[in-house]
Amino acid sequence: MNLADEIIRSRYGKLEKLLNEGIDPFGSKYEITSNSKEIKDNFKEERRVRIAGRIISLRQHGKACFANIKDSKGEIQVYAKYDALGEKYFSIFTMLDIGDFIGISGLVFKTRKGEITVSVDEFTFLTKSLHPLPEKYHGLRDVETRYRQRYTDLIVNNEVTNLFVLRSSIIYKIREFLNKNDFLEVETPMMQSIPGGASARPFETYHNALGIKLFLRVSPELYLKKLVVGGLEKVYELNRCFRNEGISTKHNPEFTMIEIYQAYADYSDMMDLTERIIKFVAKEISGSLDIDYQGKNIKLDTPWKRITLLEAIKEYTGEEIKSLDEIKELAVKLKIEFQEEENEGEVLDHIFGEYVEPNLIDPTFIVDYPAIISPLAKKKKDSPDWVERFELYIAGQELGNAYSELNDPIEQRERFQTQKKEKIDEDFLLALEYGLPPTGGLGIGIDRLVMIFANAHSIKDVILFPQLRPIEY
RNA sequence: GGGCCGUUAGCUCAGUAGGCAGAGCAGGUGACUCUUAAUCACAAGGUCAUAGGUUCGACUCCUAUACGGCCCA
Repeated sequence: MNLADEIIRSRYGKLEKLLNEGIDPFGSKYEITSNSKEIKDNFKEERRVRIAGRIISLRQHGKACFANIKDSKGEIQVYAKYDALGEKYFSIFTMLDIGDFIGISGLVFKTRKGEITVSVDEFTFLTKSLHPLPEKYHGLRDVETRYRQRYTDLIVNNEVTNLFVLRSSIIYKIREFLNKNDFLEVETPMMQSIPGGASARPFETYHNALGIKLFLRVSPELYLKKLVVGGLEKVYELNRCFRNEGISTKHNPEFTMIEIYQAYADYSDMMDLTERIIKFVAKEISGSLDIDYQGKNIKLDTPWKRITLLEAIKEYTGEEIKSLDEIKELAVKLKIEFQEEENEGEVLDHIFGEYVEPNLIDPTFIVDYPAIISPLAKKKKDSPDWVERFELYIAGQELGNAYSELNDPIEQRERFQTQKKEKIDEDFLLALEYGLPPTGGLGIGIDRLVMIFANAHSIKDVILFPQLRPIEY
């Protein structure tokens, strides 16, 4: 028998003993009156409290025993002694293992060393833990186990818990900002018969009753614009999207973004909105507009730089081009590889990714994109090869994408047709024919935003259960 | 998809020009009624990721595979 089995067998042994003592090792509801943090914040000697949590450390001392209990607010020490519990209950207390859940009723006091502690009068077994936890001092380091068994990561690595609390606050604050500004939160289909709104490979599924193929959404864009057609002038959806593409430190197959649409606005309004949202979140969660991210200092406070895509190319490659026709030539000169069938917009994007993107540390709006890679965006009045679109970059990463929405159904049909996509979304075109008011639309990557605020290197660190290849047991 | 790196006890990590597999924590037994990475004593715990190969002998060298990480596409 190996050691793991031995530890587990020993815990099953204790389970038996508890049952023999008439104690349910998997208890039920327990009324609490306080928690670890509140007890410390409002310290009062001899105050009676009831708390519950998981034992994360034990120090046995003969006829006394110290333990640390972890609950969602933090941890607190508890002190059990023979004199207070009597022989039977003290011996049951010493049967506790690290990992067990207990409920405790007792009086608050301070130890000689000054640590606020709960002296146990009574305790209730809530759940027996049958599996040993990772080591207390070094925690759980193995990244694979941390991702696969996030619950153990959360139990032993407090900074992981803090990170996901932070993630929740960021999302809460975004909602708060938008709701205060009269935006309506909506939900649109995740299963779509024609995947649209972004050029990404979708996941396919099948609906048995309807007998049709469906796709998990790559973007909620088309549905949200239909809602603006319907008169919902300011809408947003915090949405999970699914893209059947590679996995990297910046890509998870399912990821969270927010899309926001505002009628009668355009992309410059969306720039203002983007800046206001992110500054609001930064102030609310950290009180600062200065962020340290992976050794880089990011300044959110100064007005965010806005430069056109071609200006950015010029600034970082030193090469000036006047029209898209010169792009492939420039790519060859800059030794950027591309496929013959790729269009000028795609090639420009390669150059941008190589020369510009990594340098955009402070928030920067890259403005005006080629129409050929932006089929849903409104063309610029004076230059039909370009659209009113921007992307937001922070810390060398794309954080957001927005445009003045194309609301001309006739042009939209033509633009779809030049895309040579397999299927045109007639429902969407029909909606445009009813009339989409001039509208600004914006998408922000929530996972990447959280990465920046949490100083996380990999997107897997800000997703509770990142996608991994399943293991066979 | 390509390159590099990793996989040793439940956890965190050592290890050897190729020659009996090591520690701390956790777990077990005992001592201890204010400890806090508690302390002290004793005993236990291993398919060295998996499958092959080289060798008298492989955790160590080679090949393949699995899973993960980093970088690149």
